[in-house]
Amino acid sequence: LERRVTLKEVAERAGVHPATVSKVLNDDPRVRVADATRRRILEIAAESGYRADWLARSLKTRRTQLVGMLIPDLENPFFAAMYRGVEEAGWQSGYNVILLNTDDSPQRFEELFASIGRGHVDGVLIATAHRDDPTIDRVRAMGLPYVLVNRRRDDEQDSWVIPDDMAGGRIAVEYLHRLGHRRIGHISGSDDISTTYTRATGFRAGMEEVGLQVDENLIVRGGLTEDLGEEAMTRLLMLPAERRPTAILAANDLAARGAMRVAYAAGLEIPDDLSVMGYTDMPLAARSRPDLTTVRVPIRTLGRIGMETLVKYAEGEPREPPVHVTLPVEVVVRHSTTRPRSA
Amino acid sequence: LERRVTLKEVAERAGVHPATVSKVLNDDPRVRVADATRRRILEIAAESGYRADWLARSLKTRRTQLVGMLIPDLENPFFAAMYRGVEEAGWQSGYNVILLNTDDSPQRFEELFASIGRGHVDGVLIATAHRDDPTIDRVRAMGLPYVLVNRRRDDEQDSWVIPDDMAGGRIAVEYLHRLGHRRIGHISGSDDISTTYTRATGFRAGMEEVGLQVDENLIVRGGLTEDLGEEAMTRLLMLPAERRPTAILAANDLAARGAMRVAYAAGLEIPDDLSVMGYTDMPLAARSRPDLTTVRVPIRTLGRIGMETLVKYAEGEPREPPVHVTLPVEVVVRHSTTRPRSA
DNA sequence: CTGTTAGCGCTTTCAG
DNA sequence: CTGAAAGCGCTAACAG
Repeated sequence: LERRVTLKEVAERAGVHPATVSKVLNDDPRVRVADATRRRILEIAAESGYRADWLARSLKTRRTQLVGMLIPDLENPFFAAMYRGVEEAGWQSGYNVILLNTDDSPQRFEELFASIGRGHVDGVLIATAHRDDPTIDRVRAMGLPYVLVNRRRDDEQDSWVIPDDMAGGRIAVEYLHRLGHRRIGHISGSDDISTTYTRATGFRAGMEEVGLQVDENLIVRGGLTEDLGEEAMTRLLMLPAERRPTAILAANDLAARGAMRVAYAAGLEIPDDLSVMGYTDMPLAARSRPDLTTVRVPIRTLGRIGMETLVKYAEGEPREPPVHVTLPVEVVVRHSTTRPRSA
Repeated sequence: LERRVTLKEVAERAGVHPATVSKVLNDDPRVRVADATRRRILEIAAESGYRADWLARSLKTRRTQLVGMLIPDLENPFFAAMYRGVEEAGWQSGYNVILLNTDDSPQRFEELFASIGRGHVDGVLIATAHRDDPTIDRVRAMGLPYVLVNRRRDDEQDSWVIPDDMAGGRIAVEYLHRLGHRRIGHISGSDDISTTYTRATGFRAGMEEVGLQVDENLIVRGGLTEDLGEEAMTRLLMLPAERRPTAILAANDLAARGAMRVAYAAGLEIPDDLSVMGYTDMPLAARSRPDLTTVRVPIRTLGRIGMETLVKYAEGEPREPPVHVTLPVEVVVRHSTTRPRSA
């Protein structure tokens, strides 16, 4: 490994004390340095290609410019996209991020959390939160800066950046209602996760707003994967034809795809026999057959703002009161939805 | 942030010198310590929850247990899956990884490479290699350990872990030939990337082996995305019907999906009018409609072995001669391929 | 078998 | 305006 230039060497070449070089290079505001010396130091540092050794610096300052990020599963394209936003913001502020998959297991969370940067990250971005997630209390107790992204806990003291899923559920229903649907179903996700819980709540609120009564038989527990969407749709298809929904809103695009596959296999045409609406607008939504009408969540932005907030905390901005950012969502109309047959 | 126990404190409590504690805790083989003292130190360290400060240690040892990984695009599910293998191996050996997307841009590679761990990673895993990629020479010149994963350069001095794409191209052709296909096409990728280049070479070798002549009109440049697969298939469909292929092998599953979509839109039935074969066996291959016959690449294993190799290098194992691992691939038969109509 | 000494490369009081 | 001194928490060579 090639030898690196050290502070001391720069100091020697400039004929000054290392401390002076340090002050100049970090342009310490509380210290006045003669313009001539400053220029000389700057010049020598530049030409010798000096770059501070961050290990040494970190040992002193106790800050590493390294943060951890805990996500459920990178193979879910949603999180991969979110990471892009995180990376982008990190790059701009000079932070690197260590990415870890927990598979949504609390035990794995604990293990990984303990391992991140061996205790030397300046903060952590958490995309694995459950509404009631005690593991996060431990993070807070440590005093380590953290920001929840995409999912929040019920605890208002956390800082978070989330999509406006309440509005999302509502506008999805409004859209389907406007098309003429009256029997609208919902493939929900876990009540334990804020996103899916809030989408379901928004769904109910939307139904009420447009004056429709919720038929509890049309709300089935699914999840955020294709498999769980399939299962849920299968159960929905067990209803007698006249009691089935003419349109459904899925917890996310993956579940919507699973639902479509099952519906299709059962001989239904989409959207003619059944309108299917996704949620999130992952890249695959536009590539499905038919392409999915969905609620667009600004995925990268979620990651970007989350990271920006975390960096501010890491750099000492006050963490009280907590930051709560809710990003707007919108309906994206494609071809998996249409007017109901009867209309 | 909660105060951490230091080596010195443990030493004081144990009534020994800090250096002794260090030796015991790292169980330095070249040093003998009385069993009684050792036990006492271990006990005190355990009960006080002592954990070495890796910044301090790293400053001394010049090793951080941190590696970088450069990938083209995390949103491509292939790389997300590969990262899982990397993470797994990293976890087992106590290494963390900083993940960076280059979008296959050399400039971005340079920038990011310079930024990783601000010069303090113990090695780097490179999944962005092009066959003739000068940027990697710079990594080698620095003396930093590195391993290429999935893609190799033409330079035999690199260490790499790749799939056996030569065999893959061959067995794909053999399989299609055995089904009765004679007009077999290939949607290729860039010649500049070893995987796609080698797949194409394997394709040609396979054709020769089964005694078929390659029709150059049936080999069209596509790429590794759905869009590029669509484009390529569109061009193939411009051929008069009797000169079109009855089966095609795509550069990967994504391209195969794009091809299927276009073929389908053009009124072709898959597999009856056209057999389509993918490559890689990403999760989405099994979820396509119809589900894709493909060549399975052990994706996670690629990442795992790559990381294991890198860790060995980081821990001082000799890097000469370079390690060249080629992982076996196999045909996975699903429903996007069948016998040709004529047969 | 254990202690001493001397840093790793940097920042940060505190003097001058 | 600049220098001296001290030390972050650990490891490694060398004594004893």
